[in-house]
Amino acid sequence: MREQKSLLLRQVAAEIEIDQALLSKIERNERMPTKDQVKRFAKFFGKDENELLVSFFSDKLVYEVRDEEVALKAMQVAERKINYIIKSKNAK
Amino acid sequence: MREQKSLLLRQVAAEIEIDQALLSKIERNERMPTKDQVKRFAKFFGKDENELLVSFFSDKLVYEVRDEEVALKAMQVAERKINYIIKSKNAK
DNA sequence: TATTTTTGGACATTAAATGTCAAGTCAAAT
DNA sequence: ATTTGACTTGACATTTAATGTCCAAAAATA
Repeated sequence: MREQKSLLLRQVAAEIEIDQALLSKIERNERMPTKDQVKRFAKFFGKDENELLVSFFSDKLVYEVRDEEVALKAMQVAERKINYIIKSKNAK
Repeated sequence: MREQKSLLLRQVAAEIEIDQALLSKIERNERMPTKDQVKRFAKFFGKDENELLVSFFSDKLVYEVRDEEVALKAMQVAERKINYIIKSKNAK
């Protein structure tokens, strides 16, 4: 997104209020941003916030089980649990 | 599982080699066990290790997004990402 | 070659989890 | 009613893992 707009790390980093080295790392997946930073990215680049948050959290989820044999199975079960929780909430 | 076998916290804690207060908390979901502890539980109670690990990791995954609006969506996307990763590995 | 941008790596800081201890509660037994 | 044993609670310590910072090195550009 930054390169799309031909912006420098320095410029974006200043806007988002993070160190430019950190931004560089985030871009290259050497660091994860915080939820808050993701929101600021969305705002700054005019992207839909929820869309970016979905990217962000799904990455975190994948990361959590990245090298587990049971990764996929666990993810499927987790999805069912979430569904269940949501239903419970709606029932109230 | 412990109560099934009428065992005392003290006894199981000793076997698993954790503090009995910690075991108490784990049982009541006030603490998460470590992966290693889960393995020891499986072994001690004669349960299938992978089955318990799936429970464990799916709980962790749910916990990660527990009060996010985008929880379900993120989980679904994460599942697709995992699928993709697995396919890539198999292709090699 | 000089200048600017980006990256790499060591280190500091912060945050969040697990683990420990001692005191507290509760129930059953005496 | 008191004692005993099992379990729980809460404060605190410890550990772990992540984010954040700084500065020097590398890469790109003028």
